[in-house]
Amino acid sequence: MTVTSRDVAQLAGVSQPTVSRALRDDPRVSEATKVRVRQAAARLGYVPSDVGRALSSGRTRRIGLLLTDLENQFYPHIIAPAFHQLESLGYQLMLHTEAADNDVVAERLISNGLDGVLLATSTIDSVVPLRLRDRGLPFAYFNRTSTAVHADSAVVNPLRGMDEAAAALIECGHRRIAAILGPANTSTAINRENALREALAHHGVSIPAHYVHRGPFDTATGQAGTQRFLEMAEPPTAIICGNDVVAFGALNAARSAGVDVPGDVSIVGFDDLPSAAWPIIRLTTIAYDLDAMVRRAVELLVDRIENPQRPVEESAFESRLVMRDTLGHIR
Amino acid sequence: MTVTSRDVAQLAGVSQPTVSRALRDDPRVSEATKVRVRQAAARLGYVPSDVGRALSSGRTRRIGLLLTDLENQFYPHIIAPAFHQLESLGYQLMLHTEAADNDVVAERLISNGLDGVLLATSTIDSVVPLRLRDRGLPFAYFNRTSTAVHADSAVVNPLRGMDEAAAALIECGHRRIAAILGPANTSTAINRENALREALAHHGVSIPAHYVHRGPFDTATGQAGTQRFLEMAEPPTAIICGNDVVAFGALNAARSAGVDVPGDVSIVGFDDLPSAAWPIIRLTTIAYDLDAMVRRAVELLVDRIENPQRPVEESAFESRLVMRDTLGHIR
DNA sequence: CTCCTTGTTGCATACGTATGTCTATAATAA
DNA sequence: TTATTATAGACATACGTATGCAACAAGGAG
Repeated sequence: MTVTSRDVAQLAGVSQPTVSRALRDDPRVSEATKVRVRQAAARLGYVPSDVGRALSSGRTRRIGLLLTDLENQFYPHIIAPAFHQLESLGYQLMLHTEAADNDVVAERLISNGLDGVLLATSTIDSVVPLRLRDRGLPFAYFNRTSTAVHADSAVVNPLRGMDEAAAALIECGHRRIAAILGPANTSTAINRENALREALAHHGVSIPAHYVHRGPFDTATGQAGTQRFLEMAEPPTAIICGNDVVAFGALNAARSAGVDVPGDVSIVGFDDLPSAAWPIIRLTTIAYDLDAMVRRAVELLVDRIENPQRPVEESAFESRLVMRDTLGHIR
Repeated sequence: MTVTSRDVAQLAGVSQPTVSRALRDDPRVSEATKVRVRQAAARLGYVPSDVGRALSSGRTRRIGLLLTDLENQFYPHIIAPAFHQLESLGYQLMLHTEAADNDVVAERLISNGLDGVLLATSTIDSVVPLRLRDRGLPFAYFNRTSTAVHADSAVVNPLRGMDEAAAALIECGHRRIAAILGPANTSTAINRENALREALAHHGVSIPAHYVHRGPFDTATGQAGTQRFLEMAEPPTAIICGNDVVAFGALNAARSAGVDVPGDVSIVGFDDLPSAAWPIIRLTTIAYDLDAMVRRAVELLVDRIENPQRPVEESAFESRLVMRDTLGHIR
């Protein structure tokens, strides 16, 4: 059923290695032979086998993207640019998700024969980076990092965005400010929390413990946190969310509670997903160049694969506040 | 650097084939040997190579999912359940996107050594199904079908949903009804259009040509179509959208134009994505069990791989109207 | 005591491609 | 003419695993 390079070789009257070389346009094969081989290949409908190639060359030209929750609205915005950037570099993308057992995940990544891995959801205590390093399997951090292993990374620097957000909140008269943050074992959540607290501190404002809600970066977290805040005797007048998806949950909770945004409570997101700009949402949020960040992570990873000795490079992307309709003056 | 089954064999004092069998728990290997082999494997940190396995066994245990636009909000809701269902069956998922040249896509699918392919975006005139069939590469249609090749499929039957939607529209006094439909070369768009027209015909209503807008299933299409409709001298009082993502675009356009939904215009979607139920959206839409449909497509495909002779099975999923807040009485 | 089973393992080989080395032929220079 | 080099292709082999088959030992049946 399958046509192999041997079949092509036979039809073209050459050896199998010559077919291999001819079809990859190796200069060692004469033009006349190339033509003959290409014709034979076309006649037989020959399609080279990636598996055979991978085994022989020791490279699959496939890289893995490790995520947690595939349903999350955030991920398509990673997957799409990563896919296209990799495609343009001649690589393919393979999705993987974290499982309860980190070691199982690492084994799967290794057994897959991937040329490299993009870690988009590493917790700071994950063993995956360790396992990959021990195997010599190249990887890069995207969006999050782990302190356990130093490696190439592309992340957001939340400082400026949080500064601008804090200034805008203060300017609008907000003093009772709450935060819905991501999991405490992610660098993303930690960095954003630190940046936020520092920015508010410049204005003499701090976030009390009861105004902090933590949970996964999903809508349910935003919804639960906001609901909790709104039921308080003295609810916050503004809620900063760990990311846009969380903020969408917050908007939902406010709407469900019949609470006006930004009249009764202001809500700020982080990421500036395309849907944040939708006229029916118009979320005030902290933006950065997500596409460029993805492309950078891919670029770093592929370069690392092809050039293992290069020093580690940590790429940070600037953030800024985008004012829309969910942040307003206190009533 | 890489530990192979040979290394394990040497350490355990057995032959390489025995390692292969022992680790896969082959009954032909004695328990004592299995223990020895497993210990040796653990000590060396041996992880079997999928590539070697694939070449030897002729199967990769990977299936491809062919999509068009990875950014589309619709796809995460396909990718996630497909991924998990495949994982539970011991398969891995590989994303692929359509390209300008269909033949290139088909070649890529074939060269990848996939065990099967899920076609989620076939146009009715795509050559991909033909190429796959010619190669004997199993595939199944998801959501859309192509008439060119008969194959397993899991699709929505829009009849009931459209009937209920038409009845609700008429009940609410709508007569000037517009439609924003998908690409004319997709079975999905055709089936939904036919179902809609038929349903309306029962009530003596038809959709004039100028009330029809066609385009890809994305928000831009919904936005453009709605904007066009709203600028008309006699705009429609209701707009039926090809799917929810299109409907989101329609909602955006209405909001941008300062037009009230459903006061000035009603909007109906199709798919009932999780976000359609969000309190800040509350889209009236036609629902079906998307998760079950995905799982069914995966199930059919995997079964086809393992049991090639089974007769073709076409699975249709019932649809129904979900009333929320974007369909209301005409003013 | 021989034959046959049963259970366990090793041997040989296949899967499809890539690549280092060697050879034959032709072209060039002396 | 001969020696030298360049060129083009063949040959051999490697990559890591799986699997049909042979081999062998131990034990039971006749």
